[in-house]
Amino acid sequence: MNAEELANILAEHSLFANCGEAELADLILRGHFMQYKKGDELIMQGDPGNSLLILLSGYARTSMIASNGHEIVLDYAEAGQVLGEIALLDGGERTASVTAIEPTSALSITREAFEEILAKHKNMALRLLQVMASRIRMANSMIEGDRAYTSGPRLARYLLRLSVVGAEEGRLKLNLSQSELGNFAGMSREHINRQLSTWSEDQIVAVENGKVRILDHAMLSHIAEADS
Amino acid sequence: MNAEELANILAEHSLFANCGEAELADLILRGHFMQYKKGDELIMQGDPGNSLLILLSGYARTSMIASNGHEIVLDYAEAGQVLGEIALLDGGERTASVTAIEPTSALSITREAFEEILAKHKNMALRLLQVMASRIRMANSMIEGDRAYTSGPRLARYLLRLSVVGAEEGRLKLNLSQSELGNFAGMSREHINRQLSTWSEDQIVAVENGKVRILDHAMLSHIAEADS
DNA sequence: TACCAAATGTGACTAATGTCACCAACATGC
DNA sequence: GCATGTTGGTGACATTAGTCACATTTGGTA
Repeated sequence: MNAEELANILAEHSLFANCGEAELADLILRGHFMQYKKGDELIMQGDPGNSLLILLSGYARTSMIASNGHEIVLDYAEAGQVLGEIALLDGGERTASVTAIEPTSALSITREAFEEILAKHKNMALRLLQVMASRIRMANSMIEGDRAYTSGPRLARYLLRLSVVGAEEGRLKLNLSQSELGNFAGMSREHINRQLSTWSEDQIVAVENGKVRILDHAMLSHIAEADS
Repeated sequence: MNAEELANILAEHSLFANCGEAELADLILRGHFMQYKKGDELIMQGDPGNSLLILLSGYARTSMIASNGHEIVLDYAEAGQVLGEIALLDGGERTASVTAIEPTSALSITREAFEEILAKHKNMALRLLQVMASRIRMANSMIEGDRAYTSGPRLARYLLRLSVVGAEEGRLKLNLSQSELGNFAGMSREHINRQLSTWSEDQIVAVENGKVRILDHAMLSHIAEADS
């Protein structure tokens, strides 16, 4: 893959959309192109964090294993997203793993390169601050959901979060197994199954060969806000 | 309060400890000094976020009200902490309120001033990035706690989080009512009460005139890591 | 195609924790 | 010093969702 192709991919996505050419060029020059198969770990929990990744293609799951063995899925990342910036910034261990859930490529940037780029291109820091602000918002909203809502509204929220914005027939961005949905929404696989069955009867979602499709987006949003 | 006093207060605390004099001077010059009584709201959920606060003295509670009325306490802030940076950065609404829980003073900085300072002092952005990284870590660890642990270990974690680092006799930084502890740890007041009673019998904590004191720090840490 | 592993569906049971309904203790202000 | 509001203590009960134990289906591949 050459520099021009990389520049195109980067420019397509949010964070780098309004980067100047010089910034893009620097990123590409200083970054390493990485490729991963489905199931590969791009970042491993517990490792020292000396690099940052920019996802170029594919999807990856950010998850942590709690000390009692529970797997908690924090997010699913798509092309254009920055990964692993926290440990890079504060010098601590990686708190979560990132796993490719399909063939994936990324640009890897070392701390030295990152610091140089940051110093050279002032807007970069501001953009990164904004990315992190939105991460904190997302995390707070997960906490809110976990604390204040019962499983129904919570699952509704996570389904909505996975739903494609253009809402082409209510399909989800990712095809998650029920166990994985459980790890994402914080409920047991069995409970996910029962909830989906109920909603299926009520025509709120459809479950076809394991794939969830949202039929009644409005109703699901309503459930997501429910008092109980 | 004059500039020199402000500079001293700022310099005492984490984020600004290694600020140059020029940076401190700019902050003070461009900031507004604010004072609040106990119970005043420094930041109100839902407002547009056009300023950032640096707490100079006192303690404040960051909390959000979920749409079903639940109050969720996200953090307690002390002098030196930056507040309200998220909405300032991404231009969105404030997602949480910040309330003084004792008489409190703060430096308020507008977006324009903040952007100027950021542009002028490069290290500022990096420091802020680090602050935000640690916020994300904290939020992730709350999610982990909520998801993976039962109420016992969770309460233990929150008590430890409130415990003074120098551990002078295990006193807590703040004297929270049991309801407030509940909002912080995500459990009902009654359940907090029962849990504290049990631990009190086992000499893990002492409850004296409503104030919690940690007697057996090691045991509490052990509970905080427990499997169930 | 036949097999195996993984994913799904479902009933019965259990554990954890919230809710409700009190009463007691304490502090505060008049 | 009394009235009142807030906080703390505790029992009984309801509810939610997890766990366990299977049967069933699906999908991939030898």
